[in-house]
Amino acid sequence: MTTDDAPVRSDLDGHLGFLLRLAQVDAFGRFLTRAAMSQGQLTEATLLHLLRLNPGIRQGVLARHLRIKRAHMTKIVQGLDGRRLVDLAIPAEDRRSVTLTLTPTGEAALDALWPRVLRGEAEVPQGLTPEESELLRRLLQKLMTPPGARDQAQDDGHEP
Amino acid sequence: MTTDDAPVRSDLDGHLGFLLRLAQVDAFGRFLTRAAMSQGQLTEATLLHLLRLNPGIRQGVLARHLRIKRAHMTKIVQGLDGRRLVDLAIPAEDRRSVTLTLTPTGEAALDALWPRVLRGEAEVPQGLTPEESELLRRLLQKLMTPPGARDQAQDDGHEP
DNA sequence: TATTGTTATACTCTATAACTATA
DNA sequence: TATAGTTATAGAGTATAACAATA
Repeated sequence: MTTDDAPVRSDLDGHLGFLLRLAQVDAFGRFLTRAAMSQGQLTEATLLHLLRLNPGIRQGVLARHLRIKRAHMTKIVQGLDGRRLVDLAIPAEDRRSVTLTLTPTGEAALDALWPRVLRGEAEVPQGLTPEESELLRRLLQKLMTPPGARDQAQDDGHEP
Repeated sequence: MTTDDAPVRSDLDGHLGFLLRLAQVDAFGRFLTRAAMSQGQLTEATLLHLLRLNPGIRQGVLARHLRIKRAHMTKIVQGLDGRRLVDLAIPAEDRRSVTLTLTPTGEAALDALWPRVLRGEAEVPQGLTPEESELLRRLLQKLMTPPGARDQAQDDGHEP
């Protein structure tokens, strides 16, 4: 009954990029199964969580932080706004931008979702000791491009 | 000119799942930029590479190995077949299955693509020493669900 | 001129489910 | 009954590019 599969000759796990991707897909699947939520719900929960920590943050700042494209962020925010989970405001200092704040409804939605996120999260370090898990965290953080060095590759690149 | 961004209060990098995802997206972007290829080309190159290592492999086995859904794999294979990069065959032992083999055209395509993949791959361990990179590889491998333990969560779940 | 956000399009990948043909 | 692959549809995310309002 187990799909044990013929062995596959592969050198891909010798490549950090492939391995990183496979491990992420693998862990992500475990996460969502355990949390019993869809990818969309997770994105939403994450956004609400960060809004609680950063009330009044600009949506573009949030997008860059989460590596979400601006165009996509617009649609996500429209969805949250349509369900009255966030309040939008246009700050006087820069009237091009949009700032976001949780509504009480948004707070409640977050309170309902976040425990499931934590449950899914607990499933991720499967097979690792706490020490290994911590070490992995440190290495991944070191792998990430520091904010500030990250600009052009992220969005746009206009040439009219 | 650098989008240096207001700092974002966040505890997400304390969660291995989030961090894994962000690091993967980050590294993947660097990979694709350096390799100068699209995500689709990378998927294709990876498939062709594994076909060279495993001539005559069944497409479903390949799909599970790469965490690609069966339905999606069908479309990818149709694309490769349409461009004559692979040959499809139905083995007598199990006439439900489809086995794949590289054509000479497929070999040539792989030879053209693979060096770019390696160039992208070299960009991934940015900021890590070779020792840290190797350690990260070992931890990620340990994090992955071993083949054999991975079945139901991967596909289907029928209840007619 | 550059930046913030919006709109729109196309493509990739995921998630399901129903279907066929084999086993 | 279960498995391998196919088809079809919906949702999520990416990649682009053009646009308006503002800086």
